[in-house]
Amino acid sequence: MVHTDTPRVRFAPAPSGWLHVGGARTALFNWLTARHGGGTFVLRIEDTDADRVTSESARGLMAALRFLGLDWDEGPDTGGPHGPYRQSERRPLYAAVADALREAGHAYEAFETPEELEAERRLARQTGLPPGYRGGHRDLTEEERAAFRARGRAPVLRLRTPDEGVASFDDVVRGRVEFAWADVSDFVIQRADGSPTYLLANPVDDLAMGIDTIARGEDLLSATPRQLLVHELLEADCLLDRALDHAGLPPRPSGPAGGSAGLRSPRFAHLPLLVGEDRRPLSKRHGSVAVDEFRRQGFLPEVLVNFLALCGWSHDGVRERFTVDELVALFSLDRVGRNPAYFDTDKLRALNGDRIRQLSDAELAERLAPCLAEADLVDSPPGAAQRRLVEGLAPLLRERIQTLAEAVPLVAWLFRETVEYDGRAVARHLRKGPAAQVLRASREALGELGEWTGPAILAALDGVAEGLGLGRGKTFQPVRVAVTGTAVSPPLPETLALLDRATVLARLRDAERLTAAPA
RNA sequence: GCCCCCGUCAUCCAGCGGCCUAGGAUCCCGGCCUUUCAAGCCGGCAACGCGGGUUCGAAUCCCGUCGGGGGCACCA
Repeated sequence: MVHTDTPRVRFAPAPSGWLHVGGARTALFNWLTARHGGGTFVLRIEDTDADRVTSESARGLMAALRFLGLDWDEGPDTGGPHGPYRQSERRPLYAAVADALREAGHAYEAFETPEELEAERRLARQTGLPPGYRGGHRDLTEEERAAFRARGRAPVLRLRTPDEGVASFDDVVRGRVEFAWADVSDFVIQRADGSPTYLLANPVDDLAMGIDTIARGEDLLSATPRQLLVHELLEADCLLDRALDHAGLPPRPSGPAGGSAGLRSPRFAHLPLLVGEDRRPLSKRHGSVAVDEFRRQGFLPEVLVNFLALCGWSHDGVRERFTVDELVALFSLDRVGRNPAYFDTDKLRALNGDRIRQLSDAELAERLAPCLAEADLVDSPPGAAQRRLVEGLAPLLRERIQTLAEAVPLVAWLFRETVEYDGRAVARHLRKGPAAQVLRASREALGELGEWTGPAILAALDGVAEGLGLGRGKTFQPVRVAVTGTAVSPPLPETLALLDRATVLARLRDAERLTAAPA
């Protein structure tokens, strides 16, 4: 082993403006690996494709990572000793590497147009041949290249792959994996416009930045041999070191292995794919897939982290509630499983509800406030009176919500001037039975009440029930519908105590007309 | 078509040759509690894809088979 004593890991997303939960899981596993080993977590933006926007679109991505608490030690905004951390700013390096690879004969110019290649692939598919590049321009002569150029064709650079032998590596989660080189066709490392492809930029930067562990999706498993090949070529003759120097970029971190020779390829851990309930890879069809959507729905970041950790990793198969600190302490990539991980939103909700029940009133109120503000129920930030109200609501809400957003319909009536009556609730609880008497008696009892507190209100309503010879159900429901407009609310007496008495009495009186209305 | 990966309750995870009449969680179904809704507590349902081996003994190892997924881009 020639790895450094503390891990250097990275999360290297293509910028897309938002963070997919799958990406978040990948980021988390890398982050946990870094934090567990007291190492360094690097954020690198892979924006080699000119068609995509850069600075702007990385913003949402970074905001989502921050929301989850996945902080990075080196990155586009924070900087660091091995930057820049945006591939679009490292073009000279890739160009230097590409040149060197070509000069050394490892890469060659290929002049086929995308259309020609597409036609070739179609043909291959029809004939049942593998669709990869057939190596048509592998050995063009200088004259042939000049001829293509003269016709105005710009070449891509392809890397020559071995014709025989096997590429093998030890994957942290899958064990030994082997590929026959004969099945790996020459691949493009530089586009016709001079930009590098992922297959070049990614391994170049991993080496240049001294990354020693790479956790990534299983979809990249079969790209690994090609990246290992690049690693190998970069190490040979100090090709990468010279290119870094040539591009004016900082030299790569030196491991404790010092001058000892040998390949310093990072170790790979290919994570099982995240799938939806239909067992297909998670996509937009499955509903929410963006971290930010889960944030808006009222999922707590520490719960998302806990849940995401469970997507592929397990500690002992029994315990599954972990704080972030516990995850940092216990996490290990070799406890990652090989089966697809089902992104089970039911389970996520259950975990979230559990966590909410652990929060103190003040903590829950704190978390609730932004959510209520987003629903326009309170100001952002809430005023002192609103804070008190939300904190008073916290204990009543705690056992009734799985996500913060679920609190909104439960308490909206407390914050609004007018009551919105639910037709079904009115029909069931106001139009039927002795609702009229109940409302009138309640209004009188509550009006005479000495103190406006939950217990006092409860006693008063019980008095009403007794006086009319009714059970609590028959009395509380009409009152509930009258005041809240719905048949479902947090416990009545305690909630009424949070509203001012005049409002409650007014609503009771207003509702009386509903009891008289014809069916 | 070729290559690679995967296969335990409905679902995820545990299991790494005997501790398994297979454990935990989510979902679902009962019951208790109850002012609605929840929460809580108690109980329940339910799995080693299939076929061959190896072994005294297999969910665990090997082979095959079937099934699922990923990849084979001038996308990452």
